[in-house]
This record gives sequence, C-alpha cells and structure tokens, in this order.
Amino acid sequence: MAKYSLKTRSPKPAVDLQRDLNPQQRAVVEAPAGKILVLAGAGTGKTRTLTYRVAKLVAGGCQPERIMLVTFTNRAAREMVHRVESLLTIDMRRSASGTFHHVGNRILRRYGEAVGLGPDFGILDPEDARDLMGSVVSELGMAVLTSKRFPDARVLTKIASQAAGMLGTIPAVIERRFTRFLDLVAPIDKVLADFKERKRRLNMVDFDDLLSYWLELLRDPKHASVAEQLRGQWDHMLVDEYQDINVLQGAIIDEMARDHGSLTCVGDDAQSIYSFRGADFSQIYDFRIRHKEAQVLPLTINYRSTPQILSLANRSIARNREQHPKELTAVRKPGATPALIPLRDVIQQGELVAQRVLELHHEQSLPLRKMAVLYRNHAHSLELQVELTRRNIPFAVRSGVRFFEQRHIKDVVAYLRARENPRDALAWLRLLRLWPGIGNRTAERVASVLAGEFDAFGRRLPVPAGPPAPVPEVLAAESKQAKGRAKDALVTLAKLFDRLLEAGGRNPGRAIEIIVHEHYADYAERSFENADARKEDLDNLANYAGRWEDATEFLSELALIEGISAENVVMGDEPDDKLVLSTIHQAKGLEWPVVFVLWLVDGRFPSSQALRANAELEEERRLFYVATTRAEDDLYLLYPTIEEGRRGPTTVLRPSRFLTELDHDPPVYERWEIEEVPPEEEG
DNA sequence: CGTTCCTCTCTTTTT
DNA sequence: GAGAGGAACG
Repeated sequence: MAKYSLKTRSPKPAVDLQRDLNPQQRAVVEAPAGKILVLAGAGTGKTRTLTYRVAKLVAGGCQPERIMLVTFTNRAAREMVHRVESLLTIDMRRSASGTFHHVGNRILRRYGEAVGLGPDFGILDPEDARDLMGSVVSELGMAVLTSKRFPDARVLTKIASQAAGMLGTIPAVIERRFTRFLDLVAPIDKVLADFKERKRRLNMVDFDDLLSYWLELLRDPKHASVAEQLRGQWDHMLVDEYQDINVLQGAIIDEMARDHGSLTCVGDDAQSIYSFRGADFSQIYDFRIRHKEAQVLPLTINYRSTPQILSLANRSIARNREQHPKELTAVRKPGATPALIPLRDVIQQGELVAQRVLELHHEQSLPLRKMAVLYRNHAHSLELQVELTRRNIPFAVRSGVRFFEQRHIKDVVAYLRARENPRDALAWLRLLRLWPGIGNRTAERVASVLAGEFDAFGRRLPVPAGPPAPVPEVLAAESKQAKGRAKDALVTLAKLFDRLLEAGGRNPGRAIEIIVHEHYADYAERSFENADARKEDLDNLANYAGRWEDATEFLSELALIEGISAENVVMGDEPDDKLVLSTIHQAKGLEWPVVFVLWLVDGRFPSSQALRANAELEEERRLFYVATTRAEDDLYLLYPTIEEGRRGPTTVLRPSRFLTELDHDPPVYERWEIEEVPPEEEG
C-alpha cells in the first residue's frame, strides 16, 4: 500500500519528556536498553509511553530500521506506527513494525527458502485452511474419520493451531483441551501430519506457520546462519499487548532479543482476552522468571475515564483471583455515575440506544463518532442495526463479515492467487467451479494437474514438483479432453489467463478489472440477486488493489489485514460522522466519550460456554473490564429482561453476574427506569 | 457428471 | 440468514 510520510535527514524530535510524560511514564522511556516489562493499566498512556521510548531510541542515534516493533492486532500496530511517525516525522516503513504475522510474513518472503518455502507462497485464511483440512480427511479415507465422533475440519484446524501456539504436540493439546478425542489421538495426529505436508505441496502457509517457521529459522541449528542474520538486523525489540501473546510468540520474542538484549514489553494482565486462540497470560508473569534481570515498571495513572467509571471497573476486576491486584488512579474530575438500564427486550434495547444517541447528538452536539456501542458478539447488534437504519442514524460496524471474506471477493481473489502461486490448488478449485459445465469432479482433476500435484495420468508428483507448467498450456490441454460446456469453459479460461499473464495484467488492480470484465461480471449476473452491489464491491477492490505494484504483496496484505466490515468499505458516499458498533475484542485500545454495552445477560455476557469454567469466566470478566474502561465520560450498561423465543416460549433473562456482583455500597452504578411515553405525547 | 433445491446447523471473541 | 451437505433430477 502506498503510504506517505515526510522524512527529514536528521530527525528533530518535538519531544519534551518533562512536559509530555508523568514520572511513571518517564521511568519507562528513560530506562536504559535492557529487559523491561511495563505493567500498564487501561488508559494509562501505554501507547504514548512506548512511542516516546521509540522516539528516544531514534533520537539517540538508532536507525528506525533497526527497531522491531510488534503488536498483536493490526489496529494497535497501525496506531503505534502512526504515532511514532507523527511524533518524529520519520518513516517507519523500513522498520519491522506491525503484527507478528506481518513481520513473520516479511521475514519468510526473504528467508523462507531455508524452511522449504517458495518466495511466492500463498497465505491460507482460516476458511481455506478448513477446506484443505476437509479434503485431507476425505482423501485419507480411513474408517475412523467418517465416524460421527471424529472432529470436523474446523476443530482439527483448531487443534493444530493450539499445538502451534503452545509449542506442544498434538497429543498434549488433546489431553489438555480436547479430552473428548483422547481415543482418537493417533488418527488425528496422522491427519494433521498430512495437512502439514499438503500445505507444503501447495506452497502455502497458514497463519500459525508464519510464526512457526520464523521460530524454526531462529532455533533450528540447520539455519544458524540465517538466525544470525535475523538477529543482527535489529538492535531493539518492543512489544505491545504482551498479555495477548502465546508461548510461540513469547519464544520468538526471546530469540529475537537474545543477542542485543534490548527488549521492552508492555501489557496489562487485566486485559488479556485472547486465550481462546492460545494467548497465555501466564507469559506476562513468566517474563520475570525467564528474564531474572528484567525491570518491572507500572503505569497506573488513568487519564481516560472519570473516577466513577474507574471505580466500577476496579471493583469488577478485583473479583478475579488470577491477577496482579492493582488499582487505577483517576486524575479526571468526577462525572456522571454509570447507568444500569434494564429493558423489556432486545427491541427496546435497540430503541433506547438509538434514542439516547440522538439525544446526545442533538441536545449536547456530540458527534456520532464520539459514541460507541459494544457487545460480546456481532449477533448482539442485529436489532440495534435495524433500529439505527430505521431512524437514519449513520453507523459503522467494526465487526461482522469481513469484506474480503465475502464470496465474490474470495472468488476474484482466487484468480490472483492462482496466477501468483500456480500450486495453489484451492484457488484453482474455487475459480474452476465458477464456470458453467464444470462441477466438482472436473474442477478437482484440472486443479490438481494445474497445481502440479498430479500429472495428467493422475499420478502424484514428488515435491518439489519442478518448474510449474505454463498455465494456459495446461488449460488448453485439459480443454481437449473435456467435452460440452466444460470444453468451452476451459478454452475461455485459457484465454483469460493469457491476458492475465500479459504485462498489463501484472498489477493486481488491473488484473481484477480483467477478471471481472472477462468473466466474473457475467457470473455475478447469473448467480446473485444483488449482482450490482457485488460488482461495485469489486470495483472498490480493484481500486484498492491498484495501490500495490506486486500482487503477492497485495495478497499477503489482504490475508493478514484486520476485518474491515463490508459496510465500512462498500459505501462510498456516506457521512464521516458515524456511530461506532464494535465487538469488545475489536474495541480494545480505543476510547470514546460515551459507551453503551449491550446484552449484559448471564449466558450472553458472560457467554454460556464461559459459565462452565472459572478460568473462562475470569477471561469474560476481563472482557467486561475492557468494555467499561473504553468509556471516558458516560457509560451505559444495558440488558433486556425477557426474550421472546422464535418458536419456543418467552424466557426471563437474568442480568449478568458482572452487574449483580457489583451491587453493594457504595454504589458504582445508578439504575434507570424506562417508562414508555404514550404515542400522543411523543415529539 | 452437473445442477438445483432442500434441510440442517450454527454463532464468541482474531491473526 | 448463511453456508455446508445431501437428495433428486436432468
């Protein structure tokens, strides 16, 4: 992606540590290069502190490209890079900044050959990984695999992912987290080994591989010289959101920092909310065990929220046993008491939020973008979305279906993937099936030949499969074998690929235009009711892709970028000022003057799964803590009291235990009563 | 073999 | 309210 920033030869930092930082923050910024763990509460200026530490390093003569700055989420990464760049007017593009996965991707593009990856390896998104797993299972054709009790492809990828994340074996993961499959350890192990092999054949990696191979480069004695080169490229390592890393990431961090020893990690154990994907917040405690010499520095002064909001948050998190007891201190003046609002049902919950948003917007001139509605999972926001649409309140959903995970986007992207990495059988399969006359059978045969997995006689080829055959030639040959509509389709497809491989088609944006123009527009007309909207999406995608010169880079970006919701990208002419709707996970690190939290009902938030185990309940409470600490001035906690079953009876809902457990003196919230205004008095 | 239409299942959270 | 998988038809 094109990114611009001004660059000065000698960075002149507009940095004044005395003026800009409090003593706790200054202690972090000024600590000599070494092992540092910063325990930073919500809203205590964590990003600011880390940014200034980078500034200090650069001011001290360190080249930005010799700093590695990694975080867990895209958002945090972008925020961090942006703030460093604006503070220092330097270009951080050369530095290794971004999510672990981005940095891993960059490193493997360059050094992946050592672990057997071609330079144009593709990245499997979770859906692809699941499909691939499914085909591995069905190809193995073992009897156990078809039994009802055998884990499905999604669960299998989960097991593989957990094993990668905790640096454990498959049996160990099953023993720890999937005991119901204990008697299936051997076949599961076999399937996952095949899955790994299959990824290699396809020259593809999944998200976990981006990190696993990175660690392999650092640890395996076979790659000692690569490891040395890697370590030698950076002098300092800084890690944000340390509470959300897993064992694998922890190991990478330690290995990367081994020689230079300059490692600054920032995190808040109270905000660890990703254990479901292997984040292991004991990492943050083990840090001091692994690095005995590490300095531990606290940040506890909260600049964000009113004391009222903080007392609520403090009281809630204090109920967690697994935590560092710490109180956030408020510096802001007292404000409004958080509101607890019971509603009749979800409909009323949506109405009330919409109404309150409008009141604040019109009566207090608060822009919509200064307000956010947070919820446990995206389904919780549906009724609200309906109500907001009805009242014409613009909103942006920061969750839901990802733009690039929609079918039409993935279809078109499959062409790019196939062009960049012809061994990507999944992409071939996907795009072949779009053609009339080509069904599963034909698609599978042609895809495996194109991918070089099999020769034309159905014999499995060894890996590496030699130089890939020219795609148009293979397609032409296959078309001769086919008949009827499939024949026509393959002939047309061969021509399309000729065009895609021409120089003009190299640019990803241009390539997408060709694909849509030559094929997909027709397909969309035939297949979708909302073909126009989808074609518009594809125009936007072509535009977006046009910013990259190199399609492989574009594809990596697309796979690793955070979920831009469809709404966010698609609409071109919408107002800037929009109410924010977000899952709590996606809201981490952000703040708004006004925050609404929806669906505070036992079984929803905390979720019913979490009610079963205490460790999970504590994680949910941390999530609640994250939600409440997003609010600066006003916090509204809402819950419906009854739910009308679609088919079944109406049920009475219990308010979330995260609310009732706070209900003692002095009160931390104020209960609001809702009275319906008769229609004639409205207005 | 390919297509279409039906039912069933799911929905934590993200890279 | 979507996606996967199965059944039945062309």
